[in-house]
Amino acid sequence: MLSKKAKYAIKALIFIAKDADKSPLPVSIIAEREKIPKKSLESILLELRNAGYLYSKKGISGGYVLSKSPEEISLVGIVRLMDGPIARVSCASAFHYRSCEECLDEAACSIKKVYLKIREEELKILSETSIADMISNEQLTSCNLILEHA
Amino acid sequence: MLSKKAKYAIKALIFIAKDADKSPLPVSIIAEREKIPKKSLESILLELRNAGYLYSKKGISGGYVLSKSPEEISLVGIVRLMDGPIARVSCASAFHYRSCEECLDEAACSIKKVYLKIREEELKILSETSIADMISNEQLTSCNLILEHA
DNA sequence: TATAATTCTATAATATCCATAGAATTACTA
DNA sequence: TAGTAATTCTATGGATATTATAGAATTATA
Repeated sequence: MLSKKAKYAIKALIFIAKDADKSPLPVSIIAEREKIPKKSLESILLELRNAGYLYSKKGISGGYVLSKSPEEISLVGIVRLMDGPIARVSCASAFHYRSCEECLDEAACSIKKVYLKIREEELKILSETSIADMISNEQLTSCNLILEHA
Repeated sequence: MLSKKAKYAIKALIFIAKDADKSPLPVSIIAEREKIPKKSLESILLELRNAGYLYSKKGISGGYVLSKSPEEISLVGIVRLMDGPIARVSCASAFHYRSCEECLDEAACSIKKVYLKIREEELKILSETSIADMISNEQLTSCNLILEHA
């Protein structure tokens, strides 16, 4: 399952990206508006900052700002950072390869082969989707809803 | 991650399917040969039996036999039974749909949209792969290995 | 009737996830 | 320069899920 941590991270990045003026957004505002527990969000934004997604400013009128453009931030990096490898079995992971502890014959393992395919598909979708895509996708939906009611 | 439970279930079904004579296979044999903790395997085979994948025979010379042909058993059912829904977010699940507790606006949620696509791809692969496919895939590999060394 | 298997319930051990607490640090501003 | 409001950092509690284990009850065959 996609963890809450990852969902919170994605939501926070979208929220920050949508913020019109580029003044830093304090954790408290994001937490309140997105209904995310403040302390949890704090540690998530810290991780995102350390990974280079955000720039943070301390003190009064401090907060977080994107350090890349929304087009440059793809989901795959966020999900990897928050939830670890994309692959569902460790032997199918490119960056965190580890042979499965219960595996008897990895070369012949058909589970590995199936999950390599699955990983590939998921990777493709996650790398092709940026925060900017997510935002336009949201707006597309509200647009459709307005049209439906028109 | 794919749980050990699911891996054990797949391995056990492959093992039973590969067994030439159709006399029941006792848990102890499968556990020993596949290096699966016997008691864990016991509960897994029980679940598979209750779900209709296996027929069990009690008493001496008892054990488990497939109740369908390997061609008819697709991975998707096994994985669902062992690990729950295929979808990585509950709102993207067809059989176990539940709106995510932290969701503020599901209609506009772009996370849901991305993970609907991912679910679809994974579902496709898992439903198209049968236990019979897994077995021929294994044999294909050992064949390749032999050819490589020839 | 003894044996060897499944069936069932309970529980221990471990790991992961999520949320919270609180103190230290930083930087703006009045 | 003192006060304030924010980030930073470390530690921990609690819930849940996963995996493995234990042991007694049941069943069917030889």
